[in-house]
Amino acid sequence: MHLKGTLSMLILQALRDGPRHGYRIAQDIKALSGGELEFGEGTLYPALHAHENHGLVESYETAEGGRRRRYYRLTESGHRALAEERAEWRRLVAAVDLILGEA
Amino acid sequence: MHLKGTLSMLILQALRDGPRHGYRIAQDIKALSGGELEFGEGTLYPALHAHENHGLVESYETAEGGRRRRYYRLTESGHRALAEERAEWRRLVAAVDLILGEA
DNA sequence: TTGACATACATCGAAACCCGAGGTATACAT
DNA sequence: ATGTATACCTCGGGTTTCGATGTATGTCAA
Repeated sequence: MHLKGTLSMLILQALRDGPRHGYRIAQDIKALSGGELEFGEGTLYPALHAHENHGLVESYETAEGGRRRRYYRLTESGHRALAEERAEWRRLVAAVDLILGEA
Repeated sequence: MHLKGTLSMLILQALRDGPRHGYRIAQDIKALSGGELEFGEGTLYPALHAHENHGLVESYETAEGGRRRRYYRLTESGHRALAEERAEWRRLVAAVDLILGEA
């Protein structure tokens, strides 16, 4: 697995259609990518907490069936950051394709 | 600049059409990408030396007009590594596009 | 001829990013 | 009772990248 710095963007994107808890975010990304994009919890949670520290996501705790879950939700700032990261990603891919001769 | 782990592949690709010296590799990548892919020498040389340590490139020194230059050349192993990294990059882009809904 | 700028090599420390291992706890099925 | 999946988290370390710094030569204009 080489996420190549896309993890931050992937997490924001996963939250675009509504709040999710951490474990679920990782599951969704894995499923949507056909198993290609997979990462452990030692990767997930620190990234999520960093997003929260930067004000890109907010979280709240629930107890569903006695099991604690922390849900994350995109902030306005997070929506903007996602748009920027997507644009930057597109620019990178286009530039790399030029080098690889696949433009 | 966010090379997102593509630097290794970009360097190998730049050497595909024949030996180049370090400074020239960086220039070529910058020019070919329309200025998008740019990185400093503190990024370039360590990456080049790592490739050499891993046997992906070989180097030899020349003196052109009294100025010393170290040329790098792809090894067989380097050609294989490039093919693998290109394939992996394509898989990553495809997977990320699935997540972003741009497939 | 002096100074600025590009070329060309390199190392160092720090920051950022990512991973694997480990720890805790609950729910559910066997 | 044991295992498996869910769900949270931290910690240490490895890799990647960046910025600053150092050295030296070639070229061109003031």
